[in-house]
Amino acid sequence: MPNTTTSSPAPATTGNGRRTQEERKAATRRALLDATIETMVELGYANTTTTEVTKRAGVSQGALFKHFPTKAALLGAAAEDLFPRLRAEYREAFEAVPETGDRVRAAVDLLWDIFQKPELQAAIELYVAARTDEELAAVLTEVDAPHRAELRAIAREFFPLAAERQGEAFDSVVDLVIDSIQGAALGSLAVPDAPRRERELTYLTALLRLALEGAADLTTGE
Amino acid sequence: MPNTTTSSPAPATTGNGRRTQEERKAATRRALLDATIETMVELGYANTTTTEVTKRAGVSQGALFKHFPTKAALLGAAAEDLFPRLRAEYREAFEAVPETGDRVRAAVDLLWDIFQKPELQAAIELYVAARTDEELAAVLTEVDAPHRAELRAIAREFFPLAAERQGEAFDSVVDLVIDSIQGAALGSLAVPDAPRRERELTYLTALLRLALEGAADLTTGE
DNA sequence: GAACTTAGAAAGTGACTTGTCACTTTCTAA
DNA sequence: TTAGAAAGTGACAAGTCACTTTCTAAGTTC
Repeated sequence: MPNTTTSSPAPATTGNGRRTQEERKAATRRALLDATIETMVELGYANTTTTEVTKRAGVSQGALFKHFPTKAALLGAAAEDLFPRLRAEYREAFEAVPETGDRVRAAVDLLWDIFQKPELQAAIELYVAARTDEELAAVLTEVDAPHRAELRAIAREFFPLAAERQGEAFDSVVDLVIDSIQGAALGSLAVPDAPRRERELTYLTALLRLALEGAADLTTGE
Repeated sequence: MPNTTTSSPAPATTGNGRRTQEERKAATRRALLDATIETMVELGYANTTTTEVTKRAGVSQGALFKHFPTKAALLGAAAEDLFPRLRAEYREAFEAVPETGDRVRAAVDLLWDIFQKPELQAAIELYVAARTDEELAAVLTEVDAPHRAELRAIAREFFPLAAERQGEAFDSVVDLVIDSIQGAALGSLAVPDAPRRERELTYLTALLRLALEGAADLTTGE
């Protein structure tokens, strides 16, 4: 398979076997973050230990704590690293949707598929864990705002007409749709029920269509 | 030898200080389950240890493992115990809503309040943890079906007209609304954003009103 | 009230947990 | 070339984990 991705080569090594300190540092950090997310995905938050992460990263215990003073710092950094990467994927996926056809349904389905990704389920675990972990909550609070903003921006680009027509209300509808799918995804983590989800997505699509095409004064007049 | 008078050798049950084995057993079991839920609420799933549970229950480690062969069994039993109790609370809350006024908005608000309860947030942690814990997932699968069924039943009683008019479609709308609120609640665990939630609930109310009062053929005709 | 059963307490067990520390390797700058 | 800084190693400390074993006390049965 030809690898035609746009990721620049970014020479990890400078020709010969030598690497600058900066390169060595960055490589180890990257390995640790990737291993952290991988572990979270495979074993879940509760079973993510520093030892396991170092094993997967192929790095010593000492190296981990040289880069991150505590386990919480590692998890926070992993979250900070994960979210922008997810956003890039979202954007790509939405831009790949054809101009023609049922764009509302396509958007809902795409969003659902996104929430089925293991990395996103790992992100959900982080959110849940943050309830009882202040340090993690602080990081997520920082990370969440730009994330939400970009999701809204993607939605506006995807539905430019409705976005313009509805103004700020559009954002709230987007938020609501995202949260709906998030909630459904959460439910299906433990108890997958494909037919039920399918029905839910159908109704969500129908309601979203009403919200987008229909009354801009959805909430006025009581 | 001081204290000989006050610290009597515990007169071995004055009269009906006696409890049957069944009573003793049930009391310990109850204490363990309550302590488990309490710990989950306060410390989160990841920090819920058998040691902490026994401490809170005022019981020995041995006692815990006499009642529950593994930690997972304890957590499963806690979930099994929690869900019916939650349901009873739901029913009570919905029945307390006055007949007059905006019942749609009342239902949405009530559901939101319910999802703010610590016990429910503990339940969310269980669902998330179940992704990487088969034993827990099995218990939740069993527990989830009757739970969902009763939620739908409560909704049908709350909106009898719409329920009758829409038939099976009603259930899907209910599922969707519950999942929406669940998703919003999940998001606000780590990042509370009251104004955003308020807006979301407003739109959810508006859409739900459309779904309930409006077209029964919401999903037909594409 | 002796024999028996069951519930629970007390005190382990070994396998992990996060985080540290003395030390080595690798790179940088003079 | 070489001193020193930065990055990485891996054994280890100190404590916690889920779970067991051993024993005692409480309740039941005859």
